[in-house]
Amino acid sequence: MKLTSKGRYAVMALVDLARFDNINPVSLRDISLRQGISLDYLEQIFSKLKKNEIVKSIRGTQGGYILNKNPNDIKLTNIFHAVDEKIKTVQCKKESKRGCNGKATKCITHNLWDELEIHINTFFENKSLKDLLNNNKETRV
Amino acid sequence: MKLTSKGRYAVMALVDLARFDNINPVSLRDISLRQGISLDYLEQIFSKLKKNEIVKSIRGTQGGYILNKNPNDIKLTNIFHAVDEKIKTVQCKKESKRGCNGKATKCITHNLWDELEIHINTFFENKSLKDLLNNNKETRV
DNA sequence: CTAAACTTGACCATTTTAGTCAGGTATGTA
DNA sequence: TACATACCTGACTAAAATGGTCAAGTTTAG
Repeated sequence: MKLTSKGRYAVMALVDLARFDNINPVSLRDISLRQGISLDYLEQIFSKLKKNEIVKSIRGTQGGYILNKNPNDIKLTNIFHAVDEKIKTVQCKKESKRGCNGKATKCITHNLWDELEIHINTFFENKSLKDLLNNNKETRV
Repeated sequence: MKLTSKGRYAVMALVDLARFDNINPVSLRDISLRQGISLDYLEQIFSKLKKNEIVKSIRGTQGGYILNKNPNDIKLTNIFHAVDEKIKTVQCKKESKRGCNGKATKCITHNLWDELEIHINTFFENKSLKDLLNNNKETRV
């Protein structure tokens, strides 16, 4: 299973970006300061988000990034996929043509992980950036 | 998020064990051969399963392990917990007294991970070893 | 008494993670 | 046109996690 802080940072950064209503580009430097994420790391992440057409970049002074779609159309699945977070559960060995235990059969637990994967993916497919904007304002501890 | 092959091996081994109907102890050597898991690694795993009272051990020749509970009462949550697989999603930094971004607030995505965690845990709390026995026989690829 | 099987703990190679660093290139503004 | 700002790219790396191995036992059935 892979779901690490790269995915979390991507979501945090996009929520931050979405707050600025898609009008003025937001610089990574600003996001870095507000969210406490290293600038260099953000650049890696946004490079991928751009390749996947989730954001657009505007170069030069006063440049930055803006969303490339409506927050309602950006599902969390899309974001994780973009930054290479596979919502894959445990892999049963290199599952090419053969089964996952080397034999020609699926391992006992194979179906279980398939089910789990579907369960989690469903969760993320039903969450959009818009949902996060509405429900998850920063809250006092 | 932590859900690796240690957890998967634990489940595989227990399903294997459960097949023998709780009557004759099953040696780790047999499980190792049938499931293709290293014997030494199995020993680490079963040591933890025993501490958590999921299995009982019987020493000496003809010894081995047997289940300590009814398969219906062994939920996957219990198994993962035993082998230290935290069904925890991304951690928002060391979340002691302070918020997850160093400030006194929760980070934007905090609630999201909480929700996900509940979502996944629910899945595992509703699955028992018995369910796996019924539904997940080895199947041809 | 001895072989089979459990028990414990140290150790380790490889991979992944979470970044840093260094050098670019593009462009709005003065 | 200079220059600061911001994007862009790729190489590199320290630390942690993973998935084990290895060694040296102890216990007990037969």
